[in-house]
Amino acid sequence: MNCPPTKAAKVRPPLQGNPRRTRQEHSQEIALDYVELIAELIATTGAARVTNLARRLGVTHVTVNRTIQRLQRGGLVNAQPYRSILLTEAGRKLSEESRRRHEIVVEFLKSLGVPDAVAHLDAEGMEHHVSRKTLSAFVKHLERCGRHQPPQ
Amino acid sequence: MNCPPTKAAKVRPPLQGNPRRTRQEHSQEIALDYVELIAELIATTGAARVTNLARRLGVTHVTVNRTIQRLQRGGLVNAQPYRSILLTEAGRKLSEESRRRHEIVVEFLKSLGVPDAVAHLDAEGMEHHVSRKTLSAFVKHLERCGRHQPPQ
DNA sequence: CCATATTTGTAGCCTGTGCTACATTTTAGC
DNA sequence: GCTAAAATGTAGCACAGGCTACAAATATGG
Repeated sequence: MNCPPTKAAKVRPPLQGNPRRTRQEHSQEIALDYVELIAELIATTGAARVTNLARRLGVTHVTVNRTIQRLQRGGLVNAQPYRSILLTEAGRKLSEESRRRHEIVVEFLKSLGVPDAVAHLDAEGMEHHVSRKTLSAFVKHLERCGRHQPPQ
Repeated sequence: MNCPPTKAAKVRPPLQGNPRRTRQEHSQEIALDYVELIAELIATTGAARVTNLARRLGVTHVTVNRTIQRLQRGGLVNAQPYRSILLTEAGRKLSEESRRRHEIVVEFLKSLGVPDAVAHLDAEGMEHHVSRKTLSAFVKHLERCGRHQPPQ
């Protein structure tokens, strides 16, 4: 494997700048949404089927299928044809972190007086962009303010 | 089945479910990042050049180029080869909304005790997922807690 | 137990974002 | 003014996420 002259892979510069770029983050967000939902479906209905996921995610079963394949390559799920999708240990762990984070964000928003439905919707988008530090600031705020104070 | 099997465009069902799906949102987020940055570069340096954008976004100039083409198709920017990129009226408007939103989120996070650097970083990811209602809850919180310098 | 409905899988297309490699145009220096 | 460097543009590849159309497996109801 001495580098064939063809390409040489050109050492890429550290790629500093805004780390949020790198499309990869987007697919990681999607992965989290999937494992979170798979865990939920298993918990509530006993199984995570492709069609269920598709309906819940608002995409076709084809999209789900391919994403599941990717997650399997990444070692997050364990899927066999025509069977319910299972989470690996890694997937389960990830789903729990994700769920915890999700719930904190929801609670936090509600504590600000954001209506339930909106809180859930926004949390879904925000949760993947909340750093550890910000998350703990949310927790601290929740502790300070006791619980959720209704709007008005 | 006299329906001509060829194409028929099949009326797509409403595609309810989680509206956050629909990959399109992702490219919309990127569009906002671009117009926001273009506005900033014009404001601070007088011009928005491809290379500048690329450096700031942490991607290659090629990626910037193609995205700019897409934004131009969408009527947000006005670009001529080898010239500085200009915002259209629509682009300017969008960039201002985006900036305002961004600043509110940053101020809000800071008011919770999140360190400046983290606040900026997280805001960049979060800002695209904060609904109007949540945003106004942020504003209300800022007002309640004093340190509000409303980003006009 | 078989016919049909539902679910799941596969093929193939499009778009968007990322890249490298290379071509072209501007800009700077001499 | 001309040459070299920098900036910009173009071609073409890879991958992810979206889709429709169609095929195959599984479930369900006579």
